[in-house]
Amino acid sequence: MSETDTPMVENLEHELRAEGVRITRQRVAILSALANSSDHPSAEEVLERSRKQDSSVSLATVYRTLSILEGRGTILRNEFDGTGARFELANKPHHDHLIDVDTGDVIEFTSPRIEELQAEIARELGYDIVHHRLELYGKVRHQD
Amino acid sequence: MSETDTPMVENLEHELRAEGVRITRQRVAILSALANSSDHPSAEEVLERSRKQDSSVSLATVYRTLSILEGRGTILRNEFDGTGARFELANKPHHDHLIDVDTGDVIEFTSPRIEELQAEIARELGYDIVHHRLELYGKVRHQD
DNA sequence: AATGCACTTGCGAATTATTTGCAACAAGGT
DNA sequence: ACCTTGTTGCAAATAATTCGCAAGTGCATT
Repeated sequence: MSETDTPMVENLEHELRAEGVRITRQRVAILSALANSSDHPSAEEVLERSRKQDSSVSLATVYRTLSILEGRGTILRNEFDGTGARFELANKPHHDHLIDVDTGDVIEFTSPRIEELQAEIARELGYDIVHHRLELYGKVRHQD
Repeated sequence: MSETDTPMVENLEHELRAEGVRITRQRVAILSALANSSDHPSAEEVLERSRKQDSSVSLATVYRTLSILEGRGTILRNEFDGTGARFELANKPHHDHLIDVDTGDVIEFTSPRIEELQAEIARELGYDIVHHRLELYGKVRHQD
C-alpha cells in the first residue's frame, strides 16, 4: 500500500484484500490505471497506463488481473463492435453505451424505462436476467 | 443455379446476382446452409453445413462469403458473450436476443417500445442510430 | 458453345487478441 | 525474518479470422 495511492485505489485495495486477493505492486498499478481512466481502455491501453506507475507490469499480468477483477465484479468487460475488450471500473451506477461509429467515442447513458422493459420481457419468456448488453451505434445527427 | 436450390436460396441468388455478386458453387452451398438454419451458427458450423452440399468449401471462403453477405445486409453478424461470431439471415423481421447462460440457447424477441426508447435516447444525445445490439443473458426462472 | 478477364478459391502462412506453462519471485500470516 | 502459496514475466500456445498467391471459374460477349 504505497502512500501515493489515491483514496479510490486504497478503497479497492481494501475490498480486494478483504476477499483474499493479494495486493501486488502490479495490481496496484493496474487498479490505479483503471481508477484514473474515465474512458474505456483496452488491455493494451491498461498496460501502457499501468507502466507509468510500475514499468515491470506485463501484458499477461494485465490480462490475468483484469480477469480476476471482472470475476469479482470490480470491473466490467465491454466488447464493442470491432476488436478487443474494453474495461471500466464497476463502481459507478449502471449504464449502457452509445458508440460514435465515426470517432469511436463512447457515451454512457441510462434508461430505467428500458431496464424495466428488459426485465419484463425476460420474465415473459420465463427467464431471470443475469446481465445484459445494450449498445447503440450511431452517427452525429445531420452532419457528415 | 442448381435445380436442387430451395426457393429461398434462389431468391438470394437472384438478389445477389443483381447486385453484381458472382454466384459460385461454394456461395450457393453457404447460402443454403444459412437458409436451412433456424439457429445462429458460427463460421465453423456454417462450414460443416455447407460441406454437406459442396465438400470443396473451405473455411477461408466461408469467412470471405460471410463478410460479403454481411456487407450487403444479407446476413447479420452477432457476437454474443464468449467466443466467435454467429450468423443468421437478415430476411426476417428485426429482433434482439436472449441467451440462456446455462444452455447457450438463443431466443429471439422484439420490443417496439424498447426500439422507440433507444431512438429517443440517441436523439437526445444528438445521434442517429446506425444499428444497435441488445442482448439479455438469463437463467430459467424457478421458485426456490 | 467457345473465349477472355476479372473475380474467386483452397491452402497454408500471417495476424490479432488472449491464455498458459514454468521457474523465479514476493505477499502476508505467523 | 520465515514459509507457504499465490503471482509474475517471458515465451510459446491457442483461437478466431484474414491474407498472399497460384490455380480455377463465373459470366458477359462473341
